[in-house]
Amino acid sequence: MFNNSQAAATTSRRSAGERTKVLIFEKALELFRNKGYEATTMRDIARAAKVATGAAYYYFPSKEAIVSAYYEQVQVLHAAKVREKLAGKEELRERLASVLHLRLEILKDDRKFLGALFRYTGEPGHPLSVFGKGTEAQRKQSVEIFREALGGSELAEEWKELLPWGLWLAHLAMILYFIHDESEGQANTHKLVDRFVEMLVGLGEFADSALVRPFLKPLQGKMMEMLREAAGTKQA
Amino acid sequence: MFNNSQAAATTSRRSAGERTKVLIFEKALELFRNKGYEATTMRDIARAAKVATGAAYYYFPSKEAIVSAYYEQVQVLHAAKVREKLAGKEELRERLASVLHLRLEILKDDRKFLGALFRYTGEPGHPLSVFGKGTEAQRKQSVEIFREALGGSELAEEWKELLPWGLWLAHLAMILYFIHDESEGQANTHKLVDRFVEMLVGLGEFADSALVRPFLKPLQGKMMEMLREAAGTKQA
DNA sequence: AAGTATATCTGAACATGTTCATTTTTCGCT
DNA sequence: AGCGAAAAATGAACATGTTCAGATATACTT
Repeated sequence: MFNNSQAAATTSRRSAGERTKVLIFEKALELFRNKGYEATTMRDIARAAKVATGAAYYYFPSKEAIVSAYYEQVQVLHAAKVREKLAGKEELRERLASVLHLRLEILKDDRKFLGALFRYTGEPGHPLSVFGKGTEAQRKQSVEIFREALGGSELAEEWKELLPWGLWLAHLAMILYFIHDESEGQANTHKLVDRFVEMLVGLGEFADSALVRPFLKPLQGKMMEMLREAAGTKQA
Repeated sequence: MFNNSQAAATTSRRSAGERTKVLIFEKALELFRNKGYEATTMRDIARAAKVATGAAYYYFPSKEAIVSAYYEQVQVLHAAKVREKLAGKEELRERLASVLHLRLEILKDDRKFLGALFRYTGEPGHPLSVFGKGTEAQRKQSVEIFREALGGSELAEEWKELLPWGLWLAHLAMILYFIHDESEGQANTHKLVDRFVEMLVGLGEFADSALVRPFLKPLQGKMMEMLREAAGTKQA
């Protein structure tokens, strides 16, 4: 997949193949952005990159795989931006909000084809299913970012495991909302993110207050059990 | 779409077209169940119903539309079963649980092709998008069932509007989980439903207790605002 | 019964994602 | 420079969802 840096350094340029792959990828995104995902044909993409139709399939196993590769790139970019932005911040509310807003920032021009990511959500066997085996690595990576965002917050051990996963799920929901959001600059989604984070933090503080903790215990148990079950990958 | 009952009574049988439509529909479901959605071809369906390929398109605008029609049928069946089952019951926990378990009951043999329902979740413009304009009627109908399930519970006015919609959303999540659930008889999904309902009812009682209500007020405000925003169909 | 409009149905043609046998290019090696 | 294997690329062929111009059947009117 990647050249080792040694080779890259000596030849001082990507291999021919790598260059074509990038070209196809970029032309594809350009077309997706301009005409939308559906309206863009694999033949269009190939033509734009000046290769034969089949060449695209030499580098990407399917049309959706291009969007998937795009999203992987988003992930990397996001991780970098998050690390940079969170460096100085301590406040949980701010940290969480940053992570989510940054994600939206990166996706802002690509709502037209983001929907392709969700196409196989309901088909566990498909290699591109959001919840499937085939996307496990990406998913883990994404969850990691949220774990980092939670950072130094003091949380019960159990929540430390579940919350990042829950946030990842919430982030999926956010993207879905984002796709449907026709407000100027998707302001509504950004507002929703702020509300959500405030609510979450408020909920945390509330649950932590000495006054209600005893009453909350049994409820929390049920909730935890439910989430743990839902989060589990495989069950008998 | 429907014969008026007068005509049906006098002719004592469905029109030829109606019969073909039903035949195509049933053969399609049979094939979906046996071979899965992807593996079933429109040509397969037509052949099984002994008509030409184009005939299927005379009755259903697309392959997914068949699944959509199936789900509409599920809705009707579910509404009937719910009304029957809830007749005697008063307890909220039991009512909610019944509604959800009944839905699963109806879907139990059809996990193989339920995924097709979610295919256009991320494409607002598509006529079959779960959150789109084209499915609004079905959505409303489904939300109605949950409103009925909530029945006589005393709820704040605002929750009366939002909760049924939230339950509909939860029910979508349930189906997604159900599709991925490989446990015997999808026992895990049923367990999850019970936990969820218990949690919900517990949460309600908790929020209602005189002790915590004052502390909860501001939180509830934020939450409500968030949900109301999220539930809104169109925004500037 | 004949005529006409409407409903139903046909099957070839089309568009597009995908596969694959084959050809061309690249690149390290001698 | 020349060779051979691996990589890259080709474009025709295929599968399948979908469309459509036309054929056939049904039902209603006179």
